[in-house]
Amino acid sequence: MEDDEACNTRLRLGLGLGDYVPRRKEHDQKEKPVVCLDLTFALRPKHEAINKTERSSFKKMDRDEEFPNKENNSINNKKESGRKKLRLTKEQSSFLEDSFKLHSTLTPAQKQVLAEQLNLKPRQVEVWFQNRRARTKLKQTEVDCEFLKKCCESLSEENRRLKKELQELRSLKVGPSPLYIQLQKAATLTMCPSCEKNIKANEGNGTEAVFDVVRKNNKLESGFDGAN
DNA sequence: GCCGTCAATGGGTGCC
DNA sequence: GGCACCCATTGACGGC
Repeated sequence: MEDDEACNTRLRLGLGLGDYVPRRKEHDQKEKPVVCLDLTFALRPKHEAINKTERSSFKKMDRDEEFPNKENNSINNKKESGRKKLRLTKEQSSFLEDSFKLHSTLTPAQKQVLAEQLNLKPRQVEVWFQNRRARTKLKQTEVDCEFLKKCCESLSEENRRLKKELQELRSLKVGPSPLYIQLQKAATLTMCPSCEKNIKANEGNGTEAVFDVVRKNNKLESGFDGAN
């Protein structure tokens, strides 16, 4: 059991995994935690200059801090005190947001520094970043979905237009529409006269040639006869 | 009372 | 095997 002062302090800070901090009290609090955005160390590229041992130690710190003793695991917490909702303060959220804008993932060292600066547990910082990434992804999915929806609408419209165009072309070919008749006349005028002329000329030339041969033969025959 | 938000949990997976 | 990460889900909370 904690005394009133300790309770008030905890409420003022609004911190601690599983600690119950009413939202209104958090937002109404007069004393805001002062944080400075010094992430030169914290925001190193992921895994840069951090070996496995270092990572392991940070991870171990997380777990040790989260579960100081074996009995204090999440299940027992739930059973004993119930799961309480923690709300981060505006300052904590905006600080984490700024960090996220710089790097969407954290190294264990960055996590540790952020946690210290915000007076949070490293695990809480880690969870916040995980949830933040999930939110970003969801938002991007929504944007992609909207874009694809517009593409779909555009293609549907194009499809409708092309179908209509195709239908019009088919009706031109099959049906005796005024336009179709006009096109037929135009085709006759441009093609038929020259074709007919050519055909008659060819026919004439052929007949004349045959007559020439006959006449020549007759001449030869009469001349031969006459010479004899 | 319902619904949306968000911190937190637990399981699965890939990497070293 | 340990770790970090992703993902689906849970549960607390506030707004309406």
